[in-house]
Amino acid sequence: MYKEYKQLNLSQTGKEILEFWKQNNIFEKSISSRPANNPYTFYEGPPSANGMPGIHHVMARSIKDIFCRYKTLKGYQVKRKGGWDTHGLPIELAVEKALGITKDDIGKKITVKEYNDACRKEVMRYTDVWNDLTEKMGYWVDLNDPYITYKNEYIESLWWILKQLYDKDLLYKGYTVQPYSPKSGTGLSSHELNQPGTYKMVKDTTIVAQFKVKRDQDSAFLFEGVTADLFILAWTTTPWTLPSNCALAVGENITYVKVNTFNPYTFEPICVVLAKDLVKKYFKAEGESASFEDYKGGDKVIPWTLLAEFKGSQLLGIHYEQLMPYVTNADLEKNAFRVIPADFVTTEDGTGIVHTASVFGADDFRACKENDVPSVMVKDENGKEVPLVNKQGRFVDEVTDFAGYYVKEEYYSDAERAEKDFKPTDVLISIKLKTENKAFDVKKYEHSYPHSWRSDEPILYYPLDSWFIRTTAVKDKMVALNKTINWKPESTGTGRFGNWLENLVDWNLSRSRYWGTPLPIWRCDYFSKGFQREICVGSIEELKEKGVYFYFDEAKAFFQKESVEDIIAFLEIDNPDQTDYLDIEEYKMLIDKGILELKHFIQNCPKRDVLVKKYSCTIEEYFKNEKMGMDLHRPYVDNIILSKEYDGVLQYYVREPDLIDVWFDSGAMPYAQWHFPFENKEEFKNAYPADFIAEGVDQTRGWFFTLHAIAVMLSECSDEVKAVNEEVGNGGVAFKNVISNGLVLDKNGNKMSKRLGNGVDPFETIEQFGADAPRWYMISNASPWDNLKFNTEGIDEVRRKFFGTLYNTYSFFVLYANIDKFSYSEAEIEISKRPEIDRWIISLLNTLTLEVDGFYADFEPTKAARAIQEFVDAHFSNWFIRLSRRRFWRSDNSDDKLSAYQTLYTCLITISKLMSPIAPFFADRLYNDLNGVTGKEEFESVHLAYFPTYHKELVDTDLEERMKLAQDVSSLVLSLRKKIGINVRQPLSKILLPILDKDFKVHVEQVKELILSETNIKDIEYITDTAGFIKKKIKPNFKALGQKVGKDMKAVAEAISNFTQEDIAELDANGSIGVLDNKYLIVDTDVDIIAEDVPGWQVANMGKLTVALDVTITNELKQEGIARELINRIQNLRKEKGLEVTDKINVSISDHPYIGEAVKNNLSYICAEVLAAGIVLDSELNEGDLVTIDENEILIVISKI
RNA sequence: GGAAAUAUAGCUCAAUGGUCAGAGCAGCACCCUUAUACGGUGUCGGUUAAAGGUUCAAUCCCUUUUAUUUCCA
Repeated sequence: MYKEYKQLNLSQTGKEILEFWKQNNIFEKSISSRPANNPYTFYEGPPSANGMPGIHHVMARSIKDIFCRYKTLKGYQVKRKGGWDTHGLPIELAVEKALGITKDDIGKKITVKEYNDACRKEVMRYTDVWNDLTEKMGYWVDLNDPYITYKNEYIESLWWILKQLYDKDLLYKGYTVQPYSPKSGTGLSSHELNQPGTYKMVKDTTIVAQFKVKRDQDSAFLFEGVTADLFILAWTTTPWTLPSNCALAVGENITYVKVNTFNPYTFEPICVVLAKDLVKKYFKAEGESASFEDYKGGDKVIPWTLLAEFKGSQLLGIHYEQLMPYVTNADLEKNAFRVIPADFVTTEDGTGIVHTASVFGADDFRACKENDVPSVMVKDENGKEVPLVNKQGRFVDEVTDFAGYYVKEEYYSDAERAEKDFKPTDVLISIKLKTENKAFDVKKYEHSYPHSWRSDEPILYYPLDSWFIRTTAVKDKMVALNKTINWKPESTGTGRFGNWLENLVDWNLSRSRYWGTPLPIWRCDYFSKGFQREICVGSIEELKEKGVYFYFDEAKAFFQKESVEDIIAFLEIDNPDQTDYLDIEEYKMLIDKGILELKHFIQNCPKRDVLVKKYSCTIEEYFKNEKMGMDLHRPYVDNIILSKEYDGVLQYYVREPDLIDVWFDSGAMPYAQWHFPFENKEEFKNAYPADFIAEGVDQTRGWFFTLHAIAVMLSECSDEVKAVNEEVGNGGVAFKNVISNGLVLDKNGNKMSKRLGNGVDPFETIEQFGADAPRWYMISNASPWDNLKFNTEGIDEVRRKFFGTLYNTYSFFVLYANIDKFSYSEAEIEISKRPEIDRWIISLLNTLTLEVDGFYADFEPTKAARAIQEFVDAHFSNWFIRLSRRRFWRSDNSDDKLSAYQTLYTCLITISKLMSPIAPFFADRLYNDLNGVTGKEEFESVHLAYFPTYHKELVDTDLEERMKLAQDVSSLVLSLRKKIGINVRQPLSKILLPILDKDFKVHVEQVKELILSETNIKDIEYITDTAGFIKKKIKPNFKALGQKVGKDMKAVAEAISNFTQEDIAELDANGSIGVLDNKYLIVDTDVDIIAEDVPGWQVANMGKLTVALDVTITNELKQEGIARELINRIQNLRKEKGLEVTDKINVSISDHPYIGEAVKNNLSYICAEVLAAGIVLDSELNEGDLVTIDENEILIVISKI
């Protein structure tokens, strides 16, 4: 017996199927049942488990799940290793919030160890919730053995990768301009800059400076008609950056002008260049007409006159004299102090020309780099290049006039600022420039400027050390390989991602945080030349071998406690000199201040060897002593020092304190998830590269990028990876196909956010609807890469329309299959021997199979879902089953009935497979409810079955066409019935079909019976136009005509539309007719001719199809109509009284003249329809149910026999 | 500021270089059904965001603009 259900309950179904999967390990079997040598690789982008999952995760994971399940159906072994992203800022911030601390407190109020322990706990906080969702939504991913990015093994793989890059010089330390707080001596992250209260209004001294143009070939055109010195004007709100000026930036499309005037401070005649739009800002209108000859220094109105205008692009390359020539060199003279283009230049403020100091602005830095402009730098005592402002925020000595001056007023103490003669540096610079004829305009200007939220003083944009990955070195390969990746949608790959690759800059890897993968680089700064100053550690083994754990705190405590003499003795210094004492003294002082760094401690200590020896142990010993496992995180790794012998002397290396960007963690997952290359080399090879990945479009420059970048770089610089690539035939990508899905918005198109409270709880949704309906809704509603406006009503619609319909088709099948004990045990009836309608639905089913297969293969799940939905609803349920119902009622066991069962069953089981990737629960229920009874297939679950095979030979397009014809004719007839008000129960004698081509009649004849029964018509007649009374309509076929007549289309179309019935007849007869005085010969393929009307008949048209209906109702037809009405009433009563469809009945009805005769004349028909043994016409009947037929009331009594 | 996507009926989405731009939902009216208010028939609803251009012909191709969203500065 097939299972019967009272009603569709997707939520319940979901729970039961979930339990079934668990009990029977269906997921495991879906992998183990597929051959290992036929892998399909999917990479799970690791979610971070420190936040609750939202409904958008259901979307993203449904997409992943669909293709994994699909590929399983296609026979691939699809392993899906889960993963967790466990490092990074969000976790640190969550911990800081929970503990009520800030980043500054780490290492003070709380130790790094305690802090990182808290992070480790925090990061897996919602794991259970995530696992629960994963399970409930039916996302199959291996949660038992996930990769976790904070594990030692994972980090070791990262280190290995970094070493590969390092060895090929793709990892380097360089500069980047970052917000920097001189007082706290640290950089600020962009997140810190986004804290409220950071931006404050301040009044700064601003200068429009005059940059004197050098006269040479490039600038010659500018000097035309110029008699005075020629200057370019540039504005700055940070005068202290002027000594570092190295370029002037213009907008290439901005219009600039040349103006003759006088300097307002020196009164010298000058000619200046600035943006045309800003002229009125600096020059008074009355000055334009003022006389140059009459001008005297100090006059309020300064004369000026416009000389010429030109585009920014013309100014490019022009050299000017350095404004404040404190520091220069040959390189600067040649390549700096010139005009460069920049896209950030506007004419909103200033002069439309931007003073550019490469080291003090991120935009400046980038613009200078792009244009190969060197920076104005000096060498410090270590020979290292540093900017003109030091880390305390003071000018260096080379800036002689201002050496040691703080660049920002706020950095001075209050006392200093209160002194009478105190002047801010910006003002001093202004004064100097004014006297040198270099300042055009000096003003106070109020604007908002970021402040450090720690110390409340203005920040500097300052170049800081950072570690970079030289991604630019492999840019071309990354661009080229990107073109081999199949992006869905394509535009994300070519546009968003492609453009990003085209403008690639080196990857800034450094993060000054605590909870993350430590940068495995140890440095020794002791010698400056001729010495290998860095060690990049590529494995734990290497670390243990070269490194020792140094008990820094204990050593400090010792130095603190003991006297200098004792320490000298401890260090076994036999003949201490004065510096040794001083060094130890300094240590003690620095320890007191709490600022002694390990680096300094080790590298400057006399007799370092002794110190290290006495206060260190092997790494293994350390962790053993601590009674804990090895941990590569801070703070442990910070206290590991490496040593290497050089010329017989041991040198010590201290780790660079940076962590690496968490994106590197996830981008390295193809390797690190397997602990490659230390373990699992086979697993890695079998799962590289990914065939398919999917994440949100916001990952384009995140995970998608880091995966790609790391893969391409390793394909260049790792022999192991190269070998694998060669073996698996990979050009160097990490993934071959990628879907970047859009966002899930609320139903009004707003972003879901906690603040607005418009988020949708995935658990509630699944509890209410099960997982299938939301999944189907999200997939079928819009393509994954479009944003989805999530509306719960939409889920309900999907439930009713799609799942409801499908459920009903199953219920229908079960209702009769259980009665007839159909279990598919009979031999298969050959398809060719089945009736027209069976062959038709089988044909469509095969077409559908092919289509859906193609859509899945093409990563178009939406099209797949829509095709399935359309098939189920329009064809399967509302045509095939609707028209086949009577075949199941028949009591005999004919071949026709068997054929109907077999066909229906095949459709259902096939649908269950086709839909299973998207709606895994319902599909499995459907499959097992059917297959569990018939045992036709040996699979326990639809997810272990194989994708249906497409049988080309079963597709009959002719048949599909004529069934379409039947549907259209039926639709037209029903439409006509509606129009004239004759309902379907009233039989009518015939319809009339005009024949327009030869095949038409043959086609209709084959589906004639279906049309007749569907529309309750007795016969179809055909007429040809030879009868002459069909009115025809002719329409031009524009596509065909377009090529032929071109520009004359309008006239030709007009002529054709004006054809008379005779013209049409002539065209029909001759096959052609001339138009526009026979300029063109119109043949029958140039036009569409339809029969528009049959005079005297009720006529309806649809495209080329025309149907005429005979509305005459004879007495006989009327009686049959009454009989049908009666049948309908009796059937309703049967249902009302809860009779089974197989119950036989006796019927008595009151003898009414209107009804009686109709009953007598159609007695056997009525009895057969309602399963009545007989019908008694009883004029005495005074009880029973009152029914109305055509306003005649009668009583009916039915009784079960 | 840059890049990308989207814009079609009240809502969610289709379609096409060709002359009636379609479905579904929602609303209204009627109808059918021993699988099911599932559906059917009709009705209501559109300057295909705006403006230009290419073309015999543009909702579709091109340009500009506007709006929304995302990513990056």
